Amino acid sequence: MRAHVIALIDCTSFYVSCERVFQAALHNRPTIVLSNNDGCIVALSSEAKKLGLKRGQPLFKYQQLIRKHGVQVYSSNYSLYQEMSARVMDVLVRFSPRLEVYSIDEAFLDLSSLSIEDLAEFGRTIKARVLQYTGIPVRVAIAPTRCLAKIACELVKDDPRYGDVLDLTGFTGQQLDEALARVPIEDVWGIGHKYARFLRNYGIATARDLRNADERWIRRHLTVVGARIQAELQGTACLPLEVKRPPKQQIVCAKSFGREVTSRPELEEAVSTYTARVAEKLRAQDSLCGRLSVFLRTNPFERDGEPYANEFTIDLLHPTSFTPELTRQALAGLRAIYREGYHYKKAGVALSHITPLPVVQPDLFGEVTLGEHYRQARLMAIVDAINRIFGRDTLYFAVQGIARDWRMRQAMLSPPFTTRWDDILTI
DNA sequence: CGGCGTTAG
DNA sequence: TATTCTAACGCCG
Repeated sequence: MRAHVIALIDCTSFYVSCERVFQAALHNRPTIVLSNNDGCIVALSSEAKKLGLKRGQPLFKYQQLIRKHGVQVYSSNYSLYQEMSARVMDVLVRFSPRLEVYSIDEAFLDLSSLSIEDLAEFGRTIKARVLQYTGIPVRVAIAPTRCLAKIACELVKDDPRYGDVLDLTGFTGQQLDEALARVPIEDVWGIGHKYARFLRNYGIATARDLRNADERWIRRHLTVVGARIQAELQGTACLPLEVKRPPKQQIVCAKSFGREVTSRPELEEAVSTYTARVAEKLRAQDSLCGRLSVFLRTNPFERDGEPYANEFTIDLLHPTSFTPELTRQALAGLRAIYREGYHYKKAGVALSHITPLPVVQPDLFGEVTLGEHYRQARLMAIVDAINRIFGRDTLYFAVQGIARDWRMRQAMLSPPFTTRWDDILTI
């Protein structure tokens, strides 16, 4: 069997790059994109990194720095990023049908069966084509396993001399050894801050140390996840590509409010809105759910004021994806845990016990007849279609509220460059 | 099977 | 003044 060849394509500062595609003036200027609610920094341009801004940090820490250097600040515009991501993936899949969309800004390409002469040259072609067709800059890292491709990507990030493309497949044992020794243990894929601390205590400080560590010891202390990482670092592929993403087993919508909320009606609006959203996602993957949880909490960072957090889980009598039914259950759950007088900061709804939509299974729905089930499904299909075509919330349920001024802050949103129909109609 | 801990992006 | 969100997986009781 031929050796594996895996390419990792990673979009550079993806959210920032998306904003830049449509606003040439942002190039070369320090630019950042914020999390939901404009709270934390989630993406930074290289210029912003040089100023000392850090991913994950709250914005307020940097107000001075931002003003002083004219840092360009944007709220997250997920519909824009999703659209740009789809365009990037469309370009990539033409290089190989064996594409795994790993995240919004990353993909793995299986090049094993393509017998390419010069992989680095191929990587440069990928980079050039994605840039030409989408305006998004990417890095391309090529290796015999996914984990080694991740290592290559770290090396590329740290050294501009690679020009955003690196192929490890041709490396000698000695070259690979030196490369692995340059990657700190916390930058190894799958090693988070806890494991990194633990491993450093035992003198395992680089990717090379982990590759060479005692295998039984790794298995014992880092579980099979660690054992797989180690095998992949040794060149044995054991994390297969998932070209078809399996349906989600859990679907959650949980958001902080733009301000503190105390009244029950407003919480009901929020919970209804989140329920409509998770139900929509559930239907989009052709599933039903058997369990719903609703939770709420006060601001955990608030020093004064009584903290309160609670959650309520409901096992549904029959699997469903019907928004009105899920909303009824969610509001009943909310009633069970709502307490007067608290300053709520966040609420959420989660669907679980998810099953694929059955083709025919007449007794599945208990009290709800099959005919009633199909009627509900058709109704929701129409609602989904209208919202897909005319934009989110073109059609929504009255319980979700009209004013909804508890919604998250997005004060610095860029215009909808790619989704013209947004926000046109409210019915 | 559910809760918890860890990780990723 | 101000502190993201979503999802998966392994282990353990």
